[in-house]
Amino acid sequence: MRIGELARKTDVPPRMLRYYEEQGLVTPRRLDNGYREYDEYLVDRVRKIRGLLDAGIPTRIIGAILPCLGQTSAIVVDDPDPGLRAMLVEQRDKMIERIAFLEQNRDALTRYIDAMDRAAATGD
Amino acid sequence: MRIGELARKTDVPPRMLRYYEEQGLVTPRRLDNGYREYDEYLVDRVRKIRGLLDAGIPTRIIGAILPCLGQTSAIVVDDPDPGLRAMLVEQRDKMIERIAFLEQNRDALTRYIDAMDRAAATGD
DNA sequence: CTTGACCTTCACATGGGTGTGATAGTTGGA
DNA sequence: TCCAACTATCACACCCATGTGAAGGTCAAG
Repeated sequence: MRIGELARKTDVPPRMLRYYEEQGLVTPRRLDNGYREYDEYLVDRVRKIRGLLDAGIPTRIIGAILPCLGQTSAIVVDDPDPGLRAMLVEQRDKMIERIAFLEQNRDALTRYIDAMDRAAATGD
Repeated sequence: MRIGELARKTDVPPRMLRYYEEQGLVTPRRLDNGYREYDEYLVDRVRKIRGLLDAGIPTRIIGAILPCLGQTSAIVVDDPDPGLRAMLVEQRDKMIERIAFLEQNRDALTRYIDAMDRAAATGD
C-alpha cells in the first residue's frame, strides 16, 4: 500500500511515516514512481512505534529494540551480542518500572473518581 | 529543604525543579533570602512528576491530575465538576492502554532475551 | 488534455523538556 | 575577611517529535 493508505490505517500522518523512515524504523520499498510501497505487516509495526513513542521512548531506542519485538521470535537469534542483551534487559526493566508506576497512578485515579461518584450520589 | 537538597533526593536537577514550579506543579515557600523552601512531602510529588513525564504525559495534564493522586484521597472531593471527572476518566483510560501496551512489549522482550540465552547455552 | 487527488523532496517553524552560562546575591566556615 | 558553595533570575540554545507550506511529479477519471 502507499503512504496515504497506511496513514489512514494507522492514524499516523504521512509526515510522521516519512520521519520514521528517516529514523530507520521503517524501510518501505519504492515503486518506479518513487512512491513508497508499504507491506501489510508494517501496519502493525507503525502502531507499535506509535505506542512506544506515546510511552515516552525515543526513536533511537525504538530502533534498537524493534527488531526484537516481532512475533516471530524464534528466527532471529543468531548474533550472540552481549551488549545487545544488556540493552534489552535495561529497556525491559525500564518498562517494568513504568508499568508499576502507571498501575499505581491508575489506581489512584480510580479511587479518586469513585470518591467523586460517591460524593455526588450522597450529597446530591 | 532548599532546592539543592531536593535535587539530590529526587535526582532531578534544580533547573527542572524551577521549571516545574513555573508550570505550576510545585509551589515552594520562599525564605527571606528569596531561596525556595520545599516541604518534605514534595519529594514524593517531584518523583511522581518525573514518573509521569517519563511516561510521556505533558506538564499540562500532570498539573490537572496531580491534585487527585494524593494518598489522602478522601478529603478532596467537594467540587462536583463533571468536566473534571470526564478528564480523569480519560487520563485513566489512557494509562490503562499504556499499561497493556507496555506489558505486551515487556513480554516480547523477555521472550527474546530468553531465546538469546537459550541459543547461547546451546550453541556455545 | 485537463483537473484533482495523490505522491515526492526540501525547508522552515513550533512546542515541550532540558542543558548551560552569565551575572549577582547569600551564607557559613577557614 | 575572604573563599567556596549555595542560591536567584534571565537568556540563549539544543533535541526531538510534529506541523506546514512550497514547488513539483504521477496518475486516473472526466
